[in-house]
Amino acid sequence: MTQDLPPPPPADGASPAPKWFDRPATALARQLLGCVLVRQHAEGEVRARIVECEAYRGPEDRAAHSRGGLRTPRNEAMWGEGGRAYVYFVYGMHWCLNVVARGPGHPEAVLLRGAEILSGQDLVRARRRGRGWPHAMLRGPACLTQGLAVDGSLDGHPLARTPLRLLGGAPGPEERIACSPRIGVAYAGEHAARPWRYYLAGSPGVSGPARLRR
DNA sequence: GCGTAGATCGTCT
DNA sequence: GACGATCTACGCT
Repeated sequence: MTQDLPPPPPADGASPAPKWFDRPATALARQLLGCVLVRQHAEGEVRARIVECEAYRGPEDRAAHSRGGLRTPRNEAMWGEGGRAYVYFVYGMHWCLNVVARGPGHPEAVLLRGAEILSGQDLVRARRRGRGWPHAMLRGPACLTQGLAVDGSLDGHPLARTPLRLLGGAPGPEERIACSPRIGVAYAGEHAARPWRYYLAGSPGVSGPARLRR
């Protein structure tokens, strides 16, 4: 992939415009590494830096909820405007947070799998009931949503607006972007092997077995 | 460190 | 009625 990518927005700037999200989920996933999530709720504000995510492409991706062009009430947000949240419920107990990629009619999304807490650690600890190491409390997609208090009420929410915002950012100079096959999609046949999971190697916020964190 | 099993329910077939 | 973009605890190496 040598195509030119739009530059990430400034780390201290406002949220990216919808246009910034209008590109393949694989390209967007890499640029989301280092970006910052800002979650505001009654108890205060939490800021966390994205260190792991997975791209889910459109109808041709057998691991995606939009495989085969499937369009249901659950995945409706995937079909809408880029830069919104797609939040869904799995395994009868967990929520997962995605960033919608591309524009209306192209159901692609990026699953956020891991983050590092920048501020509001006490609020996250309270939500996670003390589970996890201080810098690993948002490790794993379900841990991330639990720690940031994200659930179905935020499905379709524009990430440029409070109470859940996305701010621009980028990996640090010493950080290495790595990729691997996606986790938990073994059922997807040949698509399961696509290296569409991106992460910052060595970050404590990266999930999965040790060999997939290096 | 690694592998396995159980929890638990919305969604789709 | 089957299964899932997961997590945790537990036992074994």
